[in-house]
Amino acid sequence: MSNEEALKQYNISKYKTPDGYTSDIAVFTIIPENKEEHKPPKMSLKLMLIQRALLNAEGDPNIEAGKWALPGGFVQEDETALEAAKRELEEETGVVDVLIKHFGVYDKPGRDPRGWIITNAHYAIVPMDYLSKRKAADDAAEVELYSIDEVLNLKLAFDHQNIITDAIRIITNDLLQTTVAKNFLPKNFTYSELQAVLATVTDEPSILSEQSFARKIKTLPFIQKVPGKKTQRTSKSPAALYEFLEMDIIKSIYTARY
Amino acid sequence: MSNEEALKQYNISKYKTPDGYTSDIAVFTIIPENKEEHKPPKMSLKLMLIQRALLNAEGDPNIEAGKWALPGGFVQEDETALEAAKRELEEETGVVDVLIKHFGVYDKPGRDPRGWIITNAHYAIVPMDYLSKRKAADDAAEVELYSIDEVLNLKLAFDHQNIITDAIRIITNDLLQTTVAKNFLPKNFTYSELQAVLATVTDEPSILSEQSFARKIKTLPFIQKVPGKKTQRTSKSPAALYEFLEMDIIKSIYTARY
DNA sequence: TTTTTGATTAACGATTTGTTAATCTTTATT
DNA sequence: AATAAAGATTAACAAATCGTTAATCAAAAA
Repeated sequence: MSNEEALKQYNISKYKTPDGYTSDIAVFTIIPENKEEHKPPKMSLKLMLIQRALLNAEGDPNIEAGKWALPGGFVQEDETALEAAKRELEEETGVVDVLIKHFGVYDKPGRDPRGWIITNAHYAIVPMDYLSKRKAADDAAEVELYSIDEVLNLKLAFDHQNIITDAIRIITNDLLQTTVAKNFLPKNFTYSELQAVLATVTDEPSILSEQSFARKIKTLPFIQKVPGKKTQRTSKSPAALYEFLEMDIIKSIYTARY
Repeated sequence: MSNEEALKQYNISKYKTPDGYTSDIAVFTIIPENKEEHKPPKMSLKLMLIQRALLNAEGDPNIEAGKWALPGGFVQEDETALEAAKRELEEETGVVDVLIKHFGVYDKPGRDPRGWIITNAHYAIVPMDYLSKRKAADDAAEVELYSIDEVLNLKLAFDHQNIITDAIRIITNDLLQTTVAKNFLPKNFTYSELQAVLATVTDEPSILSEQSFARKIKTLPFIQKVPGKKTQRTSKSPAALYEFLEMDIIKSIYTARY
């Protein structure tokens, strides 16, 4: 009895199936708060949201019209939710080739008034400047970058408040416990640029003190100095440039200092 | 124009929907390799798999018959995938009230020959002894606890090899970077019991050395000594008992030692 | 009574930390 | 040309922590 025979017997209609399968993206970026020359950046972590249109494509009233929401849309049969997220992020922002990571599934019955609709939530990290340029360009009123403090005070569509709360918690974790911080930065960066990214999500003194961090960065096995290269982006005197190495790091809470 | 009106306009059939929505569970447990009195445990991390029946409930040839697979099944319309995982874990093992965590979604087109079927993958942590008792009781030949080394050499159904590979990576991470290790242990445990759990997934010397770990456990903010209580489970001379505190810990790779 | 064994503490040099201070490099100002 | 300013980098030091070896403790077994 072959697998093919077994397949013939299988009656797909035995089970109730979902009414929709969607993909949402929490697009994070970091904006330098000062843009002067020869200054170390003060960074601010931002989340990109869109405001749902009042009318849909057919000119009829839209679901959850006027509320702020994560960009996203329906997954097609020939793609994964991650591929859909990638496609939708490009449609929405024109950005390609950035980190997109799945972080959760939201499938609570009743979460979407349109039916049994399951969404996969992803976060994307867009390097600094990409989005602010774009926003200045097409100046779509319905796209906005919100700081983490602002975002939870907005009127949010569906269960996006839950999703966003989780997204913020998870990107905070990932920034500190993985090397995803590199996705906010140019390939070569100074210690103060990396420090500014991390400072958006932590207050550990060995990260916030420039002496400690400048000393520490030289010993991190997943970061190396780019020999010879310097930049004056962040100070008048040239600063050394570093890069991330491809490497998985797991450090346990049982061996950390407290 | 109200949200209700908008809802009436919405035509749910516009989008192709998945053929099925399922939930799989990677059930991990830890088995002490020695069961003598007054001995510190040597632990082994195990994954529970089931062997798919040759015939289904209707007596017809089953899909992927004979192969090893994660327990799981279809999600019902009135529950989340996590609730389905909980339900199925109880059906399969009789275990209730254990940690179940979602860790990934598997939706690659073609992953299931029966159609467009999306599965949510979870891991469950079953405290030591629960499952081995159960297995001895009903001695179902089609249920087996495999060590991490053995499991990837089996013939596995669907894309469960991918799912299991991810599950092992993720539980390894979580054991070291979160306090989920507590779910393998009794509420009160000795330093050597915790050490044995962690030793299944790490080789850091400050965890493997009993002197270092016994010294360190007293300084960990998320673990406290249970005053007065002692046990002789692991040695002739009574050993102090500890317990986990409810607390979220995030420690960064940028401040760890290397 | 002695031996055995895991739990626990002691002790040591080596490493790392938080912190303050000093030095270096370049630009801006006078 | 001299000086001031500011971020980058190094120095220095006491305090904390680490890996390691050794010593001590407590109860059971021989």
